[in-house]
This record gives sequence, C-alpha cells and structure tokens, in this order.
Amino acid sequence: VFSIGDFSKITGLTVKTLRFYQEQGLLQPSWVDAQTGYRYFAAEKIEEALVIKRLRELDLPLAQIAEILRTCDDEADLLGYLQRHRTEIEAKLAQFRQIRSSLDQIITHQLEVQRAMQQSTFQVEEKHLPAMLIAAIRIKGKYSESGPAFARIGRKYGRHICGPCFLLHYDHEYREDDADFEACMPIRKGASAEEISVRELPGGACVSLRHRGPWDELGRSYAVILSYIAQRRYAAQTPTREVYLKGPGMIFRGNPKKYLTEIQIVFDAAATVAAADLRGERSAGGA
Amino acid sequence: VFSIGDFSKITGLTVKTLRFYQEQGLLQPSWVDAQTGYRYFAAEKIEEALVIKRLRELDLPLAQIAEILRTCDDEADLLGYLQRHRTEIEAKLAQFRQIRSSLDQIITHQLEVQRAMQQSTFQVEEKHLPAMLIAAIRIKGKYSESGPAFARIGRKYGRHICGPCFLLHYDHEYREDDADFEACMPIRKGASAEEISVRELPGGACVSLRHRGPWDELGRSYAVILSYIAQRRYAAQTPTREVYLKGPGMIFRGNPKKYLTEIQIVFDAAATVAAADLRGERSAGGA
DNA sequence: TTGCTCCTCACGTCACGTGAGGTGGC
DNA sequence: TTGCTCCTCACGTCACGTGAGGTGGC
Repeated sequence: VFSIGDFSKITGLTVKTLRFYQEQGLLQPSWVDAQTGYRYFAAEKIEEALVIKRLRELDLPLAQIAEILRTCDDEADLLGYLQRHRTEIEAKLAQFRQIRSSLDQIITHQLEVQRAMQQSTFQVEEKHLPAMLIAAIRIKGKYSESGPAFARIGRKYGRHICGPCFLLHYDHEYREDDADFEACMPIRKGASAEEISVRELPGGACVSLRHRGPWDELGRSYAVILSYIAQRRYAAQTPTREVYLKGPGMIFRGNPKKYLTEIQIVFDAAATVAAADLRGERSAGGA
Repeated sequence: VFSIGDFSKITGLTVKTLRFYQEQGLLQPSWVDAQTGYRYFAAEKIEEALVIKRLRELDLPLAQIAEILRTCDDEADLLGYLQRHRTEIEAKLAQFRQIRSSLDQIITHQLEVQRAMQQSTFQVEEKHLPAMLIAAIRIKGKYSESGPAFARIGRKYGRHICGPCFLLHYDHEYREDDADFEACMPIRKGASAEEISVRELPGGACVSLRHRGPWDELGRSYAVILSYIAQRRYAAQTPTREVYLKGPGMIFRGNPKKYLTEIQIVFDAAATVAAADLRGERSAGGA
C-alpha cells in the first residue's frame, strides 16, 4: 500500500492530479485515514491509474474517461470511443493546418513586401516582364470592388499564390463608376473556376515606375511615366498594370503613405509612334 | 456611432465578446453613457475590432494581441509575432499528429484482433505460413522482459506494424530465468537499428493451434499440438512461434481468460522423424 | 403596456497548477 | 527540534458563454 507521494512516483501522475481525480470520482484511494486525511493506494490501483493516464495521453476528456471506466473493461469496448475521438482529433488537425496555412501566407507575403521595399528606386525604368500564370477576375464597375475580388482569389488559390496582386486596366481613359479592370494574382498552378479565369499573361518590354504613397495620388506618377513614354515615342499597349507591392495588409490596413505601387506599361519594342499620334491620332504601328 | 448590438452585427463579434474585450482593455467603446451604461462605438472602431478578430482567427492569445495593438501599426511589425506563433502552431500540429497516430495504431490493432477472434476454431490445423518482414529483439532472460521489448519496437516502427506481435522460442526445453527468445512484430518496411534486428522471417508448412485463456495455461495447448506432431512424425523445427492474437491491450490489461494465442510449429514437410527419435534421439532428417 | 435592447453580477467551462497556512510522524 | 510529507481551501488559467434579474427607450 502506497502513500500518495509514492503512488505519484509510480504512476507518473502528480499528487495534485491524483487528488483531483479522486474529487472527480475517477480514481478513489483504497483507504483514507480518518484522523489525518492521508490517502493510501493499494497496488491494484496502479493499473487503474495507468489506464486513466494512457487515455489522457490520447487527449480524451475526463468525462469520457469516467464513462469508459464505468462501462468498459476490455479494449474491444473502447473501439467506438476511440473512433469518435479520432474524428475530433482530425478536425482539430484540420483547424490548425488552416491556421498554419494562413500564417504562412501572411508571413511569405510580408517577406516579399520587405524585399520589394528595400530595392526600390523611384525613377522610371525599362525592363522585361516575364510571362506568368495568373488567376483573375474581370470587373466592370468601381475600383472598390477589387478588394473583395482579391480576397476571393486568395481564398481559392491560397498557397499557390507566388507574388503580389495587381490590377490590369483596360480603359483608355479614367473612369469612376464603370471602369473596366481585372484583379489578378500570380499563381504557381490552378484551373479556372466560376468567375475566376486562370491563364498565362504574356510578358514583354515595359516601362515601370514605383509610386510611394496613397493610391489617390497615383495620378502624379502616371504623369511622370506617361511623359517618359511620350518623349521616347514608345507604342504603349493596354492593359496597363498596377502592382501593389505594399498595400493594406492582411491584418492591418497600414498607413497609406507607406503604400508602394508599381505602374507597368508594356510597349511594343519594335514600334514607335509617329509625331502625329502624339497629337491624338491613332497609329497602326510600324517600323 | 453604433450601439453594441449593431456593432456586433457589423464586426461579427458577439455582444458578450465585445464587453469582454473592453474589460480586458483590448477595445474601448468610443463613449459610454454614464446614466444607462450603454456602450457606443464610432465607425473608426470597426477596423480595430476586425484586427482583433483576424488575429484571434489565427489563434493568437488575447495577451499577445493586446501587446500587438500597443506596439504595432503595420504588418511589418507583426512578422516576429507571427513567426513565433507559427512554431507554436506547428508544435500543436505535431502533438495532434502523434495522438492520431497512436489512435490509429490502437484502432487498427483492435480491428485485427476482432477479425482474428471471429474466425477462431480451437483445433489443430495445418497451414502454410508466408515469409514476412519482422522487427525483432533477441532476449536471453525472463519472459517478462518481452513486454517492454514489444513496446520499444512499437515505438520505433509505429505505423509500419502490420500484424500481431509474436515470440520466437529458441529453447528446446522450458526455461524460467535464462530463456532464449525473440520478441517480433511484422512490419511493412524499416531498417535495423541498435538492438532491433529487421529481417525477413522465412515461412513454411506449420501446425497451429489457437489457445484461449491465460498464458500460464499454454502448456495444455502445447501438449495437444505436440502430440499431434508426434503422431504424424513431423520433423518440428525451432524456433516455435507464439502469436498473441489477443493479449493485454494498449489501454486495458484485459481479462486473461479472453486472451487468444496461436501456437505455430513449423516443420520440414519433406521429412518425417523415425520412431527412434520419438524416444529422444536426434534425427538428421531425410526423405 | 409589450418587445426589444441593453446593463451588471455571478458562475460555468477544462484539467489541473499555485500558493497559503497548517498538521502528523520520524 | 528539523525536514519531510501530507492535508484543506481558495484562487488562477483561457476566452469567452450562460443565465438570472433588472433597467431604459420606443
């Protein structure tokens, strides 16, 4: 017969836990000294305690363990309990996997944002855009509809997203309520579904400029980049791209003064625009 | 400005939760009516509430969220918190995967036990044993050492175990304190490690008998099977196998009267034993 | 007056752990 | 006497949810 301390060492359950299990009616001492209140456990109690311990190690709630102790005395009786419990564990796993995937998305996105921030010059540049696979939602309406569209794409293609989101502008002039644009995210793989079109967006030569500050000040940067293009007589193509290198975060809206947006205008490298076109006439292109 | 009920509908946080967050200093109403105690929230509070909600959806504890709200206002400041939190989520995932794997082991083992129980005849049978891959620990000592040995194999090869555990008896007579035996578990794959030998155990023709009841009564069944072999002059080979179809479970010790053990004695199907051998002399085998 | 919203306060959940203050046996 | 083990009782953890009992405004 063992004192509670010895029984604790034998079973690996703490003294506090043993007292708690008694209170909960899970494990009664063999004998309690009426004088001192000391608990004593006989050797047969060891197996009982270990059964509880093993079930707790499987994360079964004490209430279920109590029921099991009342109704089962063979592994076969446990089967139903364990199978049901397994589905619950599986559900928790799914939850945590979901959380981890959200965390990963936020973390990798943030790391990309920081990389983009570091290597930012704020001058017009010419560079080559590679082709990329994108998931996109075409919208005719207000620009404010792009936020939810990005969210829908993010939810659908989650971990396959591999770069910052951007808008394609199809309009040849500024439009407020019936703009024609497309919310896009580069993805590694995926198939079209419902409203979302998955396709390859061709690359090409482009003129780009990074804009730091809120979106409603993008006009100033458009003025700079468009005059650059006009001076060189480049044949600009639609759609124009606005890449949101840093915008509102997935948690914080962030400070719009810190937003970073890259305007990209693809042009036909084999063509220039005649002087006449600069006065508003249209060109068919040409060497 | 919104009442707590409206604010609850807007943010998706319950009224109780909003009151609780106020008490915890996470989210103060814009204004509290001194007369009625009614809480009122301005529109700017919506974004604040949603930040808390998004962080809670990542399962961050409220204390951390409070710290984040005090010290961060941009996604970049979150990075460290989220990375640390990710490792904690990963740890929880590992825990639950471990639990699931234990559950799976117990469940599949139990299902096998039940299958074995159903198709049990308790007569001597002849059958062919297939070769199998086993993980084994050879022991010279007491039989009571086999329990921990099985546990060690189980811990090491976990999910690759594909059948009931068994003992190989190498002794030609009964031994108490210095028995020579090997604790084995059939596995799908694995490599030898330390004390555990992984190898293919050859099959062959065998005589088998299922024994129901405690192990210390196995002698009775040995008597039956050995006299069967003697009658037919089969050339029995060592080691003899004891397959524990149902023994003490992983949770409950179970009732020894319900234990089910199959004795398997492999014999050389191309040989018989001369009558002289039955009186104790050794045979070299022969057609 | 009825229904609705809002309030506070106390308690429950889950499986223990912490700590104060004290007792009994060697 | 000292040290050790044991006891009880109350409270804390975590993020809320439940429910009782009551008030204020339309």
